[in-house]
Amino acid sequence: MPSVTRRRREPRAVSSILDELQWRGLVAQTTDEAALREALENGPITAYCGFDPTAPSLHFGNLVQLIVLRHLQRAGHRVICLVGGSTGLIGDPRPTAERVLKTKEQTADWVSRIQQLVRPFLDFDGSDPAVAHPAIMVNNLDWTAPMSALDFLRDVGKHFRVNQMVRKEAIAARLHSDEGISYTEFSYQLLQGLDYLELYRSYGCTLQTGGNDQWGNLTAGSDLIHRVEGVSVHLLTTPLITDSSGQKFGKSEGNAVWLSAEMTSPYAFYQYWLNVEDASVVMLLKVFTDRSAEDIAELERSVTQEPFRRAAQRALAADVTTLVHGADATAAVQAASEALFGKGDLHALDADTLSDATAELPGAVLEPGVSVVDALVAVGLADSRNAGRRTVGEGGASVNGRKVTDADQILAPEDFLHGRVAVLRRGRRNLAAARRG
RNA sequence: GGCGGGUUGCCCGAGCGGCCAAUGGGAGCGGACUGUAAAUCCGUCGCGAAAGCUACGAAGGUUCGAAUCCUUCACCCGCCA
Repeated sequence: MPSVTRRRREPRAVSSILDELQWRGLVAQTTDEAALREALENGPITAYCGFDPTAPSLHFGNLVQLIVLRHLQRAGHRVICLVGGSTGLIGDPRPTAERVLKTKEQTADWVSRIQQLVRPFLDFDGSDPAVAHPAIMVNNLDWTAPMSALDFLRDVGKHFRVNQMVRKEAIAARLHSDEGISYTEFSYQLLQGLDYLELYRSYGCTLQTGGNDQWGNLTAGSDLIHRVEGVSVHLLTTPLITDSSGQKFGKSEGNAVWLSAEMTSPYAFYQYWLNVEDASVVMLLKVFTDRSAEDIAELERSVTQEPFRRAAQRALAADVTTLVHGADATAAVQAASEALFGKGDLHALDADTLSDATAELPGAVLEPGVSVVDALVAVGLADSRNAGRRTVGEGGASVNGRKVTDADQILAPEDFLHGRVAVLRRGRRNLAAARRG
């Protein structure tokens, strides 16, 4: 049996990665922890994490997984990023409801988008001198598509016991709900199990990571490898990241926070992190940034002693935005945020600063003469004219920082600062731009 | 294949011929307080300026009048084959 003592044969490169992950709060569950620790410390292992193409982009939750892979790679291990071209066609059973099948074309498109999105987080070509092993990108469609249904049932299905499958949380929830579950989704865990087996055989992969809600799917793979190959491989899951009231993080304005700039603008992304509650900011710094314990401790002091500065939120927002969108984008959105939320009057901004700042905002092209209500709808700050009127009536709308009191107010030519743009706001922090054509 | 139950607004969930744009809760949104936090309190929450319109799985029908009754269809669940 593996020893529980911490041996550190290669203290610098691959030693205490598990400690690091645990300290950062990135570990919810693992298989035999002592064995995993020993494997990680005894030299490079190969780990994988899968991402199913359920959308054209990855989101907040996937970011946690990318961070884990990143830590593993930088600790000297080899990582495989799997994008689920086949599992995405089937659908991981959600505890609540059956998924609607996506077309093969759409799934293939999303696969390639996601593959591109992942590239910046890991080193795939050995260009980073701090990384010992380049990452590998795989698509499970490559080994499942050629397999016949009969082979699948004989070679994979025979190793799964239905009795055990129905005990898994997501399946059990569905079986006990009015929704039920299709045979298609029921089969999902076999496909995912096959992935791990395939990667074990092809690459010697012995660790799979994922979100804790994936535990059932991950064990499908490790159990299969144990039965077929007689080998015990490892699993590691990350906790669900929740706020102080137990709500999932990663929703902004009711929408998911996406990693692609097209779906969530860098400005909105930065603002999301900047507005994180005090009670969670330290936890988020640990999970999502590379900052040291000392650094984070200092920021934690700042949260309690001078909360109004929001130093921790600023650091978090800057680091994560840089990781996802790059340093240039971060600089731009920081400057925009400063201009739009700083103390100064918007009317006092010079034309260039104003134009740079509002470039980051959602908006629409409008001409003077439209009502404020129509403008709110046009720029996306209100869902309907009723909602826009309501917002004005509630005192929640402003133009260039000045509250609108009359629902019939018109955007005048002078409201377009420097003749170009009017800054509309709904509530405390929702901004958009009305630009002249 | 047979029998029974179900499908209500973002979600849960009442309503079971007019008083229902539809009780209640949650989420969301706005305001106050602050720090572009949290908690709390207040307000709000289909579309339309309004008249009104569109909505209670879908399509028909009965009725002066339907989310509520009838018929058919679709989907879901359970029990029996």
